Amino acid sequence: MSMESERLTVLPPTPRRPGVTSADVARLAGVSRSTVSHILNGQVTRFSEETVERVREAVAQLAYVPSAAGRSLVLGRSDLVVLAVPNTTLTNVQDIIEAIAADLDDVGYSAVVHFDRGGGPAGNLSRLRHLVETLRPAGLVDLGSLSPADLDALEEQGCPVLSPRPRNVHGVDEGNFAIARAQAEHLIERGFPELAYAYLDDRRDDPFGRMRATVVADVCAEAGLPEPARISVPLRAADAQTAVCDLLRTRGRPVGIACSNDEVAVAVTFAALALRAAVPGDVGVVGVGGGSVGQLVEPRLSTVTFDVRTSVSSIRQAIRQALGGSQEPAVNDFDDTFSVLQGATT
Amino acid sequence: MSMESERLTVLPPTPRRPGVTSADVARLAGVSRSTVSHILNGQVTRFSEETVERVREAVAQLAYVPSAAGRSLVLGRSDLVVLAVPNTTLTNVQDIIEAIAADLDDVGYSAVVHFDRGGGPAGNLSRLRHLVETLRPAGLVDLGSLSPADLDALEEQGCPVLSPRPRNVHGVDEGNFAIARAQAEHLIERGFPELAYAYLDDRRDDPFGRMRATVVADVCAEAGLPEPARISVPLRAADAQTAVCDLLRTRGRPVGIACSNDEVAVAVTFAALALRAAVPGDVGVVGVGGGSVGQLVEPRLSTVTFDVRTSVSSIRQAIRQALGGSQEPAVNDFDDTFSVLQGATT
DNA sequence: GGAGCCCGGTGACACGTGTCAACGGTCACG
DNA sequence: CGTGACCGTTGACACGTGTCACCGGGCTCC
Repeated sequence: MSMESERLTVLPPTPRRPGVTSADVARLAGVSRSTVSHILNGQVTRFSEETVERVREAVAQLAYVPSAAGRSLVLGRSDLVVLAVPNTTLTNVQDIIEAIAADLDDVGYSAVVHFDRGGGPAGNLSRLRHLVETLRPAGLVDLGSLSPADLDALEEQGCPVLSPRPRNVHGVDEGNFAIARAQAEHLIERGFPELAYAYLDDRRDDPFGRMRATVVADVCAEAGLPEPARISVPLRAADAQTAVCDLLRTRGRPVGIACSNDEVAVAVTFAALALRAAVPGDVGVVGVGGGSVGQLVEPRLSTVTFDVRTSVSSIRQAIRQALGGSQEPAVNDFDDTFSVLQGATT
Repeated sequence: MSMESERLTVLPPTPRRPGVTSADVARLAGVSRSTVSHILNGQVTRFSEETVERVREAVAQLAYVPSAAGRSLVLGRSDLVVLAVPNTTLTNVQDIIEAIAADLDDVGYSAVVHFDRGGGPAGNLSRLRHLVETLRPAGLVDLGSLSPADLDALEEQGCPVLSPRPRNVHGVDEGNFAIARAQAEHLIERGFPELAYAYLDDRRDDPFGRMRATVVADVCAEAGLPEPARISVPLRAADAQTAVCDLLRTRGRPVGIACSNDEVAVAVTFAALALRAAVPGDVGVVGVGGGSVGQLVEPRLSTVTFDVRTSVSSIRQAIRQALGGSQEPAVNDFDDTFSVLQGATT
């Protein structure tokens, strides 16, 4: 804490820029500063058309931009939204961040990214609390790194959580639920008498993967299949072969493997082929993503198509609703938008 | 402008949280508010050891966190850094953002992401200027979306640019220069009498790809090879085959294709194989990335290994230097860190 | 004709912080 | 003993904004 403060003050001596303020606008327009503030904040009907126009003119001429610091100080709330990003490689987080940032930008807010880092959940939560306390953001969007208890704590702190809370069993959100269920049901439908779930082996945590594995296990239980094995697959050919080999050694019958993403599915597929296993005879593989790479290789991957825009539509809708943008029709038909794209691996 | 302001005021009626201020700390510690401020800002030696301790104690007890709005207002500068992200899919932007955000976090700053969107360079620059004007950030980090003129304009506006300016020919930064040169030289070394450059066909712009294609052309000119063709490769098997077929039809001799990333390289490789071309006999393929997927498929991809941490190390170092963190030794040996990983496609 | 109301507009305050100038006290020095 | 320096501490100001309460004037309505 003390060290951090020290660093902050040992700043480069930035020259003080003048900066045009609302007082300048008022002076040029020949009105009081309060009038400028009122007009700029939508109280247009209370003033004469001519005054409004003069103020608008002055704003444009001076290229006036209100100071976020001044606004935040008096409102007790900034025009920032904190984006809590989990430490995972599972989905294409870049696209998600980009879509959300664009939405926020449309309604006049900016996104501050906060990445989940190592150091245990306590450390991360305290960093986040510090951020919320100092920035007083207009809201928080969680992409999966926070527990319901964490979210409650943040909201208690005065920071509304804009992302929808997961409502399904085990705290799995609709998107991950639909993906995992589609994977499992497809494999069962294709006749595999036993399933497995393949995680990405990575230094990062994988909350989505855990959720999905749970859902796959549930589907197996419903269908009377044995508890699915869980394997961790590194994205290196030799190591992936080892992992797949370990799984197949103890199995006498075909196994359908649901993978946490398409890269893992590619790794599993080519590992199985290198091990002289028949695909999809001995080993079935289904990925998730469906974007590109799995459909380029031979054999073509079976995968659950997964449109990022769909998966974040509920978040985006919540943002617009809370922060006041145009209402877009919600896309809630997850079972339809997450559909199976059959390739040559099942 | 007016609509934006209107939206901003139609906010949910957030209850005013009290919030512990430095005055509370001062009261509890039995000192003046100025004393608290001085101590929290590193003027420790000017006060008695006992006073410093009492203030520290009070800060901890009340969990006091200074208000960013108050700081920014009086300092004329916030503890935010704007991250300008180009509209590209070429590199793994997520990792870059994450690394930079972590560095900023270490020195007490937060990252505000600003994505390059459609609407022409003028629109993007004006959005960015607005952001800089209202947020008064401590700095700006450009990941490649801004021209030198844009950067100058922003700096003139009072926002220091933390990312290093490209210094090479054609405005190509060191990382992209080393990558493209390694690709071209490898293909020439492997005996291809003619080269080509394969872009990713995407709705997004691809500034890095253009830079690299230019470098490849330069290397060809140096070596006395003809001007390399440039093709745009969609990430769908059938379309990729069309693109590769068009390229090969007019060529009577082997062609070495440098690809803008590993996914494109996979697409080109499997497209060539589907067209009954010999790889690497008729067609050589080298990607860039070397992370995972190219090394999982059969045939294994030749690629230029590319460590994200290395590529952003110069940016990170610039951040630490400008914002005052611990100095890390720079990693400037690009020729070493961007090396060719030979697979079965060259 | 006076009370009340709507209209267009404004003065003053509060938000929380960093820092300049100044304070009283003690101590060394001439 | 007078004077200046230094130490530890503090009061006061400024930063730019949103908004409450208020004001004068013209109008309507009994």
